Parts: sequence; structure tokens; C-alpha cells
Amino acid sequence: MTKPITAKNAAKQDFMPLMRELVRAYQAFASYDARLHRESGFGLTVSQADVIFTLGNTDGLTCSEIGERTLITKGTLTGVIDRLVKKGLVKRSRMNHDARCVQVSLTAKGEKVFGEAFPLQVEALGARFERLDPDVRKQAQATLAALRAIF
Amino acid sequence: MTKPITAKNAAKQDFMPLMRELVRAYQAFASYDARLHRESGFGLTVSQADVIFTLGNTDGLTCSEIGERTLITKGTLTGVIDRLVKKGLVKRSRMNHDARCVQVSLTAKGEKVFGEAFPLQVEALGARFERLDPDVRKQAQATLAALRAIF
DNA sequence: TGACATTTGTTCGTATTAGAACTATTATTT
DNA sequence: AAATAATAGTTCTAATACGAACAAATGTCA
Repeated sequence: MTKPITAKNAAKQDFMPLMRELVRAYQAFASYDARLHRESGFGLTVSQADVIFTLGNTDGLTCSEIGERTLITKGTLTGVIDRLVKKGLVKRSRMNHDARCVQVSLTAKGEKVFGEAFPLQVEALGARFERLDPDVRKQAQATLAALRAIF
Repeated sequence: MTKPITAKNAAKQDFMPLMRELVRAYQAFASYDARLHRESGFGLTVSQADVIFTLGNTDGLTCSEIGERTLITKGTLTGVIDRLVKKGLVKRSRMNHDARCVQVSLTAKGEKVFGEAFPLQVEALGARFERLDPDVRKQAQATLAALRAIF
């Protein structure tokens, strides 16, 4: 016989601390990631950098492919790419065999930014993750995968 | 002798899968949470519900206190509270002993929404988290705390 | 007390963010 | 082939989201 959930006892549910930790862990990471981008001097927002980094070492991707990898919704993606085009870092081109798709790829300038910014970002983030023991990292990855799977 | 990080090998760094899982696990949770709020019929956004749920069972909190608990930036919070005031769910009042602070508290209508919406949300989220074994949940919580601590 | 630093919340500008409606194009079915 | 469905992007609206600049109030220190 489990007790019914009320406004009074809801906050004390068993899973609440876990939920809070998930949010806070992500937030801590996201804030640091954003700060790195802000202070790196490349003038990229997190989303813009995400797209640039996704397009790197690639012959170009469609908007939907970029969306799948970056988890950016298509409606949002249009605006992000608009601004990257305006900055001259990315270009759009219609595909021949399917005129619905738009191929997005890095310009020479975009390649240059990718080549410089990506390693720096990975370096800085990696330094933080390496504070965890390799086995803890392994553990964390498995745990997060399980967590993701319940939704 | 560790290899230098280049644009070519950066994506293959050891910690990248873990980072990706963190983002995806959070995203999965956040999407589900948002969907629940959208379909609950209370007409609250995630941020608005977050504030309402934080104010519940409380005699009112200052904006900075709300910000600490919800992780909403103060600049954003002003707008969120504005809209909650407009909906009649929340009220602002200056504090006597410190005229800088604004005490935010639920109205009767806000209490009612809290009393109904909060248990439902907790119930639905709890059902998902309970798909994990109790020991896995314990594990996950500790892991996320460690993850948070590196940033 | 007076100068200065802190804290609190608002305002502002720019950039997401999500979903819904829409257009154009391609695929499928009858 | 004509009708219909499905897919890819764009556009639109409302609401975050964040840092920076700001004003008001409080705290600190000389």
C-alpha cells in the first residue's frame, strides 16, 4: 500500500534528489561550456559552435542531420545557420537529387575557425573530465545511458 | 607523452561519449518534463511551473532565493514572475527590513494550481524514475554529484 | 558621517528555444 | 497519372536565456 502523492509530500519523493542532480550536473557543464566559448574570442554562441563543430571533418550535412546530432530543433536551426551564413562561416546549397534538402557546409573561413576553436574547446573540457578516474567516467557514461533510456 | 589535440583527433577524445550522454540524458528528461507541462492543461511553461513549485509550501521567497533554487538567472526571472503575476498566480511585495528585496509568494489561485499540478507532475516523473532499480538510482545520484563537482 | 563597495532587482539587446502553420518537393497509393 | 501522404526547411509567435548596464538600497570602512 503506497501512499498517494500530495502537494505536501511530493517534494519528498525518493527520486527528487536524483532529478535535481541531473539538472545541476548538466547546468554546471553547460555554464562552463558557455563561458569557454564566450571567453575564447571566436564570437560563437554555444549553438553556433555546436553546428560548426558538427560540420567539421565533414563534406557537409543537411539541416535534419545537423539537428539530429546537435539536438537543435529545425525551427531554431534555421536561425542559427542564418547567423553563421551572415558571419561567412557556413554556406547553404540545394541538393540536386532532392531539392527539399539543404546541404550546409563550412566555408574556408569556417574551416579555419573549426580548426582553431575545436581543439581548444576539447582541450579545456577534457581537462575537467579528466579530474574523474577513468573507471568513474565509464560508470558515469553507463549510468547516464540508463537514465536517458527511461524517458 | 600525450598526443596534442588537433581538429582531426579532438572528436575521438576519451571523454566525448560521456559528455554526449550527459547532454542527451538531460535533454531526454527536459523534453519529457516539458511535454508533461504542455499536456497537463495548466498552461504553465517549464520555468513558470518551476517557480510555482518552488514557492509551494513556503511563506514566500525573494527573487534571489528563487533563482538559487531554480537556476533561473535573475534577468530571466523578472520576466517569468511578470507573467505569473499577470496570470494571478503570484504576487510581489517589498520587504520592510530590506527594501531591495522583493518577496514573491503564491496567491490563493497560485496555491490551488500548485496543489493540483505539483502532485501530478511528480507522479508522472516518478513513474519514469522508478523504472530504475533503487540501487541504480543511488548510484546515478552519486555519479551526477561527482560530475557536477568537476565544473 | 562620508566615500565606496555590495547586493537586489529591473531593463535592455541579442540569441536561442519549442511548437505550429506553411511551402515546396518527393514518395506512395489508388 | 491523379490524389494523397510524407519529408525538409522556412516562417511565425511566445517565452526563455544570459550578460551587461543600471538604479535603489544597504553594508563597510576610513
